Amino acid sequence: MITIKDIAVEAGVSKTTVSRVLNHSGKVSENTRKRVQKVIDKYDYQPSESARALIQQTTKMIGVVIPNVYNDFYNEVLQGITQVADEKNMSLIFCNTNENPNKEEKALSMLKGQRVRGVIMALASDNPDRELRTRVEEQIAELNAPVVFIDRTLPLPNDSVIFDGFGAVYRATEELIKAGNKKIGIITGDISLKIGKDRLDGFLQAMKDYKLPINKSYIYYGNFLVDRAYELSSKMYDSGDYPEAIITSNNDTTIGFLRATRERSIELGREIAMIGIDHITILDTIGYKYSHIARDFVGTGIKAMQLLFNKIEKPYSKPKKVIMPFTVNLMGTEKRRKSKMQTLFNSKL
Amino acid sequence: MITIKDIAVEAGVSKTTVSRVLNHSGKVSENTRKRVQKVIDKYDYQPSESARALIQQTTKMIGVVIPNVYNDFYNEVLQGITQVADEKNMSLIFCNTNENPNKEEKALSMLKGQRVRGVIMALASDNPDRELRTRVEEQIAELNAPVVFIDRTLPLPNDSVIFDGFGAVYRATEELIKAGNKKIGIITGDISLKIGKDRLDGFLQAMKDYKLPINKSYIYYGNFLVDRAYELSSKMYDSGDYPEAIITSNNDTTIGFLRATRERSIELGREIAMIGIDHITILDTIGYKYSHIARDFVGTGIKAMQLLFNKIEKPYSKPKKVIMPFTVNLMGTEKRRKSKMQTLFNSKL
DNA sequence: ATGAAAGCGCTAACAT
DNA sequence: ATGTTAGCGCTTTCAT
Repeated sequence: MITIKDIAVEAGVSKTTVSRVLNHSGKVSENTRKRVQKVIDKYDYQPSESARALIQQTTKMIGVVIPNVYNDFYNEVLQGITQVADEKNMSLIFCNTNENPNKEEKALSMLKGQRVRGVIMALASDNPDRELRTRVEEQIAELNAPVVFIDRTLPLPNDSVIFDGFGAVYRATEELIKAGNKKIGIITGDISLKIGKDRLDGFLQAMKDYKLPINKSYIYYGNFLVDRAYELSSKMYDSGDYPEAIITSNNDTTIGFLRATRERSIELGREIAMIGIDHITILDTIGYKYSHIARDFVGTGIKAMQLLFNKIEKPYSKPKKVIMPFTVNLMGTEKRRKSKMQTLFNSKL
Repeated sequence: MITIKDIAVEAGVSKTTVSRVLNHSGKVSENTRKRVQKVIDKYDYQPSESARALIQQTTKMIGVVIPNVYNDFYNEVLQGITQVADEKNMSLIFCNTNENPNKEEKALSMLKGQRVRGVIMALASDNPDRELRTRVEEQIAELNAPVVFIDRTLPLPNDSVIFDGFGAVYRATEELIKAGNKKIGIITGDISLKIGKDRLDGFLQAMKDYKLPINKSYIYYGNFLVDRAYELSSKMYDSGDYPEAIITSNNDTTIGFLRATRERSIELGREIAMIGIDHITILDTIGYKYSHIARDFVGTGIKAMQLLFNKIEKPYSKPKKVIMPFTVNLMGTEKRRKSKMQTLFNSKL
């Protein structure tokens, strides 16, 4: 591999001068600058970032830790992250933890070894082991770089970009009530997580505020994943006793629910009303619409990066907790139409 | 940040000894090993990869260049890539080119600066500019690391993992013919790309082999993207003259086609037959099934990494071109049922 | 305006 | 079994 010395020799200058040309720093006569640049271009010379990192005691790398590449949420967040990284000329080290706390731990060690400037992190969902969680907290403290949490947080004074799950589900419940539904249920996320509990609480609070009875058997305890939501929905339908309206707690929950619903040829917006948390782009595109609360996934990634760079520049600034706004998109499935009319969801298997 | 020297001092040994403990190399007495390890653990010390890279003249980083994070294909490929990277203890530098050749160029420069060991690359689709393409070829040559192409290739002697688009579409056409369709059309990909041309050719060849007439107006020239496929499908339907059966050239093309089809409440598998290239997981999960040719996305990423590591270990091995197998999944939409029976696709808007 | 020299954190060759 | 030393490719004083 060609080095700065090779360039220097060929251009007939010192390494220092080449460095100055590379970094547009110090004084270089226009003449030598041109001569040096010509040699750089000739070999398409790129200085070693490792060597730079070593002498400058800092890198141009940001770590990105994500639990799952199949979920649109993280992909779109990643889109936002790459946008900002491009602008800032930063490289991203990508880690997929597959929702596995051990991989999360490995990822953080690796990122520490790489001396990343900062980390954007969406925690693995299942941190059942109190000890493992403490371990992650330790690692974050020892990383020597700011960490911004996305979606899921830890009780640490870090920046974070989160979603008002309570407010969103409260609002979803309200909309269902306004649309005339009284018997309302919810497929929850993992309620051992704050983001799961919050959403359930939003539902309970709205029901209370509107003085509607809560039927405990209409609360289906899920885990934010497709399979569990599918199972719960299937049992719900097969029991014969199901609510007039249901709330699904995130995109994967919605998918599991839709699967069970379609399998039984149950018509959304007629036989059962529904509002889901999260927008599912592809379903929307093909015209498979359902009422939902949407949050800005790409924007979440952008915001997280902004917080991160702010923290990198001002390490002692007060931690910020950004709550991303949501929008309500009513597409009709929040109601139950009386007549058997044409809908988007009559899927007679 | 704590360094090897700090560890050495605290453990009362030389840096060399610490290095030996870190790398399980050379001879260290059990006693000192323990003492040193204790200090390492105490500080959760991670050696600087930059410093290592510098002295060892090699990194543990693999570059991943992908044109689009919204497409399931790339996300699942990424899943495969991360799996292998984990096993091999390699880090991934992730670059999203957004189908933009300029970003592609920037990404390759950056990866060169990072001295990556190798690169997995899915080229940006639109390389209209002959000069830009030459530029990318130059950069690949100057990268000093093997590059494995995914899906799209360049006329270079590189390893690649590709898809038998010709065979897949040939097979799709055959299935449509066997199902009784005669007037068959196709929404193509970008036929200025080999992967686009191949798929069209597979269609033409099958039609020819089965001695069916090709109606040129049933060939819809797309670009592998949703919007264009939607436009083309819309015009196709609105013209009143559309084929009995249609082939969509990739997942995004399928999405655009489905959108137009659903908007018009046209029933797939009754009013029009269809086979799509690529499996769309989420549609399948919710029970929105259509006949398709599936390729193994995750496996593509795994295979690419295997080729890459093989090349890293044996730099002068002969370039391999792996053609991923495909499977045919007939779900019913390859036929046109005579009666208005219940199907998965009656979407009466 | 240019260069010489030191040094970043590590590893490896060479003592001892 | 352990340590000393040199040096990887850069940037940054400090001279000139």
